[in-house]
Amino acid sequence: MKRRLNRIFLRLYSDFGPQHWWPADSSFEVIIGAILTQNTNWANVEKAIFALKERKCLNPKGLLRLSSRRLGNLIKSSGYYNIKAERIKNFLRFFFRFYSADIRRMGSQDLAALRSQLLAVKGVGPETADSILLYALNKPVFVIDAYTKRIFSRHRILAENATYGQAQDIFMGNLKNDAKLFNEYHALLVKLGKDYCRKQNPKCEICPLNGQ
DNA sequence: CACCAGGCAAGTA
DNA sequence: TACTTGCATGGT
Repeated sequence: MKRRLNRIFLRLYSDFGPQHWWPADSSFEVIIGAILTQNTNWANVEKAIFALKERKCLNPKGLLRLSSRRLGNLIKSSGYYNIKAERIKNFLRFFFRFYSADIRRMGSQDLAALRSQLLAVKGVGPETADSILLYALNKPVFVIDAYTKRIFSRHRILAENATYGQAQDIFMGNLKNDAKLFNEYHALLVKLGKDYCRKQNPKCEICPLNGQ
């Protein structure tokens, strides 16, 4: 399995090249983007992020002083905007209370403890928590998403009903514990998912992973 | 028109 | 524990 997972990575990397994740100007922006992109096309998230930047609100204090109503209006393009406004507020309260809105303090917390804390924030589930750990804080945590499960179940590496933790264990138990590797691998899987492994019209017959 | 997108929580049985 | 449903905009 170690060989297979590494071979798949190298194949994706040589076909698609570096994906340059996560596109953002700051770690804080990554965190907000991680909430905004829940079950949503990234293009719609970019519009919301642009709206927040335009208002100079894309910082902890700036978001905190917006009403949920107003925040919701600014992020409307990302969908589920009422819920996401509350989720951002929930994260902000946590971020100020435990870390004084300081990314470096948060990053110096024990990894397992921090993951538990993030999961305790209402609106932050496993994928969002792990995206924050990996892409905002550069922690070696493998992010699992719908594409990852679909790709690896179609290629018979994961069971179709595999849980988040089971999928994560396959990767983290068989790859070098390296944030840079996990960063690129997950981003490449999203790229593969978008182009070849969609729910409908999957181009399975020309998938670069066939025969890997 | 239908379907999907870098999920999550709450409700039901 | 294992499903199901609501949340919602914008692109294909």
